Order: sequence, then C-alpha cells, then structure tokens
Amino acid sequence: MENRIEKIKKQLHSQSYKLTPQREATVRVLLEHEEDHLSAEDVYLLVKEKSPEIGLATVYRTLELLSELKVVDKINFGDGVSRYDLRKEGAEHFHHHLVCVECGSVKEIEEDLLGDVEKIVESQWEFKVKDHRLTFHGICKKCQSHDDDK
Amino acid sequence: MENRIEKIKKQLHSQSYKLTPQREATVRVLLEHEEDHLSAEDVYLLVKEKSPEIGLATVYRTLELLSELKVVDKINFGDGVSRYDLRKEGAEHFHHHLVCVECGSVKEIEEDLLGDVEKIVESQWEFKVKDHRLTFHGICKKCQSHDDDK
DNA sequence: TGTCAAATTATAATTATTTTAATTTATAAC
DNA sequence: GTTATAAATTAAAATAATTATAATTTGACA
Repeated sequence: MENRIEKIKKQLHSQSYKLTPQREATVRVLLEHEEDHLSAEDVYLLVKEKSPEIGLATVYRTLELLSELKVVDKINFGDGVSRYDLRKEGAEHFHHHLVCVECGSVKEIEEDLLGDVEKIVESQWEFKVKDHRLTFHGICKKCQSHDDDK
Repeated sequence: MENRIEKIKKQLHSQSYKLTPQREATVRVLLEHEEDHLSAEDVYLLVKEKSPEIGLATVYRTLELLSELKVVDKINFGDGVSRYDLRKEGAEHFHHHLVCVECGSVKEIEEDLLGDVEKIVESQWEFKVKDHRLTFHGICKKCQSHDDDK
C-alpha cells in the first residue's frame, strides 16, 4: 500500500501538485475500498472518520484532480451520483462493469473485451478511440439463483 | 411520424397511461430531434415553443415514463445531465455512442457490436445481460483533420 | 524568517431533479 | 348529461450533488 501512495505522490509532484494530508487521506480511503464504487459523499464520510476536519469540497477537488491524472476513473451508473474507482496498477483501459438490476451490486471486469470492437470503430467510423465506458445491466449470478427459489 | 405517435399512444394505453397533450408535445419534440441528444432542459425549451404552458416537472415526468416504457433511453455522458434518446423502431439494443473530447459532438452507432462480448460475459461471469451502455471517448473525424492544420 | 503561491475551510451559490399540494382534466358510473 | 373518481398537470418549494467564493492556513524557498 505504501508504495502505491509513493507512486501517486510522484505522479502528483511530476505535475507540480502536492500530496497534502487531506489528499493522502483521500487516497488511503480509495485504496482501502478498491472493490467498491464509492460516491464523493461516501469517500467524504470515510475520510472524515480518520481526518474529521476535512471538507467536502476538498474531497471533490481531490477526486477531480486524481481523475485528471488518471489515478481514478469517474463513472456514472445513471443514478445521479458520480463514483470513483482507483485504476488498477498498470491498467491501460477503463474496466467494464456489470450492474445487477435486482440487487444493485456492481462487479468489475478487468479484462479488456473491447479490443476488436475498438478496431472496428477506428476503421469504420474514423474515430480515434481514447477511452471507453462499458456497462452491462442485467442479473447477477446470485440473483439468478434466488429467482429459482420462487 | 404520425404512425409512430400512434404506436407510442398504444404502448401507453396498454399500461393504462394516457397520451395527454403535454406528453404528445414532448414526444413530437423528441421525434423532430432524433439525431440530437437532448437534455431534459433542452426538451423543455423546445416543447415550450409550441406549448408554452407546459411545466418543467411534466417534461421530467414524461421523459421518466417514456424511459420506463423503453420508448426513450436515458443516458449520461458524465457531464452532469441526463440525456434522452428515442429508441429506433424495432431496435432491441441500446445503441453505442462516440463522444468527441475535442468538440463534444456525439455520434451514434446503431449496429450492435457487442454480440460476442455479451456471450463471453454471460458464460464467463454467469451474468444475464439485459442491456448495455457503451460509449467511446476519443477524437472524431472532423477534429482529426483540424488537428492536421496545426 | 518573511513572502508568495497553493491548498483548504466554511459557507454560499448553482444546477439538475424531485416532491408537494392545489388545481385541472379526463373517464366512467349513474 | 351530471357527478364522482382517479390521473395528470402546474407552480412552487425542497432536495441532492456539485462548484464557486472569500478568508484563512500551510508549506516551500529566497
């Protein structure tokens, strides 16, 4: 964990930003909840447990900054809140998501399934792809088996 | 155009909703701007030109209703506003989007490029796919040629 | 150590959307 | 056709998410 913070610190410094205590606290929360898809408010409340003096606006600014540096990805599942995910180390692409419409759980797919599709888009629509967002809405494994009970 | 309105009317009736004048005016605006990706506010302003007495809340409720009936798709490009797209007639799937990060233009791909990917997701993650959202962020053809000028 | 820029805080403002309560409209029973 | 009933609409207020503002603090460095 510490070395990932070190890395992020260097990334910030390379763009002449500093890793302030508030920013560090925010990053730590993100690291501790890598599996979740936290909203800004979620992050704020978690950071507040450790550093009660932090302000919500700072969390927003920090997340925005981390998003610009591609340390986190800002996603929107259409529920009106932005969520922030740490990019996996070395991950080039934005990972995909499986959102269950029954229980609301969100699972991540880290594999890049879009290689071929991107090639098609680039050649057929002459569109230079920089990034992508892919979300599937459906029913997760768990809910499928629950449905059997009925 | 009229027969598409007829169809939507029937769809509403089948769920015991009515096609009120306000709803009809809203649908007409959507039909007239099929290529665009209008926000609720955009729709409201356009509807207002023809039916100045309509309220914003009604537009929201109508769009929400149409979205439930799968007449329109509600999308979010991450800019903080929800946008509403009429589903193409008979279109089973949610179409894909190409968002240009330079000029902000949005292009639609109606072809479904995800057939294979969905199969993989269904078998490998045991996730029953109902719908998907796929957006590419990148540089559109026009902006690519502009960049050459520099 | 004093100075300057960057960062933070608390608060207010803004934007998008939803809710509420009152009113209108349409549907259907009589 | 009136009257009762439910659905839909309006205008206004409320809420939720996010951003901007102004004052203050922090930290790097001359």
